Amino acid sequence: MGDEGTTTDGRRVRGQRRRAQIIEATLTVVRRDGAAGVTHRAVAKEAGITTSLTTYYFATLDDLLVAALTEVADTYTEHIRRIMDTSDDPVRDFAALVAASAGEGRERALAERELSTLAARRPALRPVARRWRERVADLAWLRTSDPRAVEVFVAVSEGLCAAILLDEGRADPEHVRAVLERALAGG
Amino acid sequence: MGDEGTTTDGRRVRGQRRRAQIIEATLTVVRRDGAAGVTHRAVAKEAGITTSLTTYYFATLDDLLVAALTEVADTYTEHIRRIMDTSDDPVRDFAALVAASAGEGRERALAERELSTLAARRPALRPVARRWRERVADLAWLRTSDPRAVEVFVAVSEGLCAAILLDEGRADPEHVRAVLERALAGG
DNA sequence: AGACAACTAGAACCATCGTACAATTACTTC
DNA sequence: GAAGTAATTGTACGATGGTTCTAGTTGTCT
Repeated sequence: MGDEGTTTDGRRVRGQRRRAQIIEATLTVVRRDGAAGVTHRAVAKEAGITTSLTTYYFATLDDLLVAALTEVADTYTEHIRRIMDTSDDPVRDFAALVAASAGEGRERALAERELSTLAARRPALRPVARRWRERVADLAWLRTSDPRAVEVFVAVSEGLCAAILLDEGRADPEHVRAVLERALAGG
Repeated sequence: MGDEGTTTDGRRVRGQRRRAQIIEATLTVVRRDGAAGVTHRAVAKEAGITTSLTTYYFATLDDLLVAALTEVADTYTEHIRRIMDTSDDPVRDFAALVAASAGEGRERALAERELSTLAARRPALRPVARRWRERVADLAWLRTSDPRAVEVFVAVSEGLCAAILLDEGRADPEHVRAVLERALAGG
């Protein structure tokens, strides 16, 4: 609800910018304090604006979280699309992306997981999360035409990410890649 | 902190019972409203006791959540141990357990996922969550001696569970089993 | 029976949060 | 430059929640 952005005249441009800024601040908060830390006030403070502005652009906190997950999913999708378009070894690059969840990408991966968990309880978010996994599947289709292998690949990538988040950091890209390759191979 | 229970005399028995009762109520709340819905008051109301009691047994909300996740993990572990001890086809029975996340076991699986996500941010919980996955690995070791196959199996089981939670219900035990079997086979 | 610790109840304090609202400013359009 | 709409601010209300405190009860040991 409360969606503008269809008009292309100057009026709404500023608004869209603010909107993006607020979402960005929300993601920062999620990365730092988790989804539970997302409050109008925390987000507003992070963005350097007043509390009323966040409620102006997102009537309810839920709207804000939905927008945040959507943004995260879009970013991820874009990332994968780029890998698919430019890489000569997509699985290797994807493995690097997954493995990054241990280091510099940890907070991002944590945010992704928290928001994705949130999606399980909010029907409105499920299509977003599903599209997310479909992109990973697209990547697998490059290497196999066996639907079951694709399914294993997607599941493994999700499971690996979870494992990395819980195993405090040890994640060798080469190792991740090997596991992913094995998932693709299969009997 | 605040851990008793080492003494075996009568004094603490009542206390341990209360403790278990509070944890049980906490899990009910988590299943119903998610981890975010866990408050001293909500838990107390669920258990039919006063708010001060929950703080008496669990000084902070965090302690309560930690105890709840530990309990969930223990239950899961026990479940798997029983499958390993008694089943003639552990993978089939495990698949049934995973597939149940779609139907009657959905709330339970949701609670597990939320608490496990919580673990990623709480170092104190990581060993618990890790033991959890080790039990699944134990199950895989029954069927293969290839460490990589075991790793794929564990990751797949986690990913499948996530997929089931997001794909609103469609989860055929036979299908889950087939995917798990494929993960074990591998090239 | 008395002492002492475990346990339970009820209320209250203080902080935070979601949300609403009126007032003010910035921008666009005519 | 006047009018009108979008954007922004400051403030406040009502509700909820974590935590603490005090007082009272129960059970156990000597």
